[in-house]
Amino acid sequence: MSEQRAASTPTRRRGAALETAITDAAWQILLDQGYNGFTYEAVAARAGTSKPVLYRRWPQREDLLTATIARHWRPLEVPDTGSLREDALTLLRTVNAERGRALILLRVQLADYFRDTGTSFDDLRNRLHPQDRTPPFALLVSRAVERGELADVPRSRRVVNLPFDLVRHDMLMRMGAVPDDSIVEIVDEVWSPLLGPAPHAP
Amino acid sequence: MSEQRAASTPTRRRGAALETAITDAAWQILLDQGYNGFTYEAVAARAGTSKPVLYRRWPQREDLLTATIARHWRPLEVPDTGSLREDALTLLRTVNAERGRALILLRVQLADYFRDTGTSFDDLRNRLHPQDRTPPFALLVSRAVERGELADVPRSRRVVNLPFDLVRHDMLMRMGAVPDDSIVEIVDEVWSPLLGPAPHAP
DNA sequence: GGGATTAGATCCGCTTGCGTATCTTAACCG
DNA sequence: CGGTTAAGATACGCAAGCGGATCTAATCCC
Repeated sequence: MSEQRAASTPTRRRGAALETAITDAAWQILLDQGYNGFTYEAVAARAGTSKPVLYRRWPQREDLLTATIARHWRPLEVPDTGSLREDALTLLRTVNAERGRALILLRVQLADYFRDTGTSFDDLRNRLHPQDRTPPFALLVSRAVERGELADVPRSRRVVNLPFDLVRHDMLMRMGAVPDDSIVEIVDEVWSPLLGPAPHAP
Repeated sequence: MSEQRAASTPTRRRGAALETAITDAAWQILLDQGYNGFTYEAVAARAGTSKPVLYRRWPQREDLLTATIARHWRPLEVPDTGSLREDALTLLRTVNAERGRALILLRVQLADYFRDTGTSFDDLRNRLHPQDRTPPFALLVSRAVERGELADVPRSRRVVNLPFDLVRHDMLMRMGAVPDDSIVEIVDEVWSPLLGPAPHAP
């Protein structure tokens, strides 16, 4: 716990501090080298420690991988601004800004891992966040209906989740963040017309 | 050329026959092992030949890779049935059926290759098919406009290409082919409303 | 049929990562 | 303060892939 960093001695790390340093290093390696570069040697080197330290904690490569992801992949925080359009734009911008490389990592770079283990992204997600989370956009839409901003008619999962899917698609195609124009275009020119007019509109 | 397969002798292959066998083997390895399993040894073994034979033809790994892809990635054939809806469904079904694993391969499994070489998928596509091809769905839409099936109004690339993007998105998420229901849903419930009514509708 | 070509097999040294073992010494705990 | 724990360094044998070199024999061409 004592975070005393003395003048000359770089302090041999222990416990939580060490584990954090290692998983941070591992995350960085995953982000910029992919699953290929994700070796015990590389992680140890980057964290400034050595292989046995890693093997002691995570005997299997998968253990280190999931521990690393668990620390860096948090469920999205769903905004509630009182306006469906603003909610949607905010959420998409958050995804775009914070999830750029992580999305690519999980859906693209880890393809080898998923193939080798016979698991899927959803398996991993379920292992990390077992709660059956409602998709964020479903929540936005139901709130908008409650506010009377949208008609209370059934909508397919496809339409409700469309902006999310399209932004994710663009991010995957560009292997990174998407221009803000695209986000606005998706919400205003694609999603909005499909959701239908407000209930008390002429 | 002489394709004589005698009774006992498996005939030592030469020239084009040999190259085809090798690139076929390489393609299969790419499809089910990804870029990681794509080693000269594995390809040689699968093709029933040996490394020097490969090195003689493709001194760099990239040469073998591009030769393999060039042989197996053909531009889409754009249907022309006289009905926009049928055109779209046909095209999407073709993509879904024929491009399943290949799409995953090119956009996901080759991520390491693209990162390592600093190139992108588009670079590769341009190298293989340098013609500036019109996106298939733009062609479908312009034909529909000519037939009077759609109003002649400007449409964004986003809307025109939406079905393609969504099917691609779903294929990437599922890492494989998409149910036919999804294709119909995308065309009828998402794309069609966005394209607007026929010009001579009430 | 005879000679040139080259497919296919085998072996080489090199590098990288694996997973483990050993040893020291810094940091913690009672 | 003395003893236990464990961080960090180093070395190990093993395996796989690399990029060649070498050699043979099958196939082609004249």
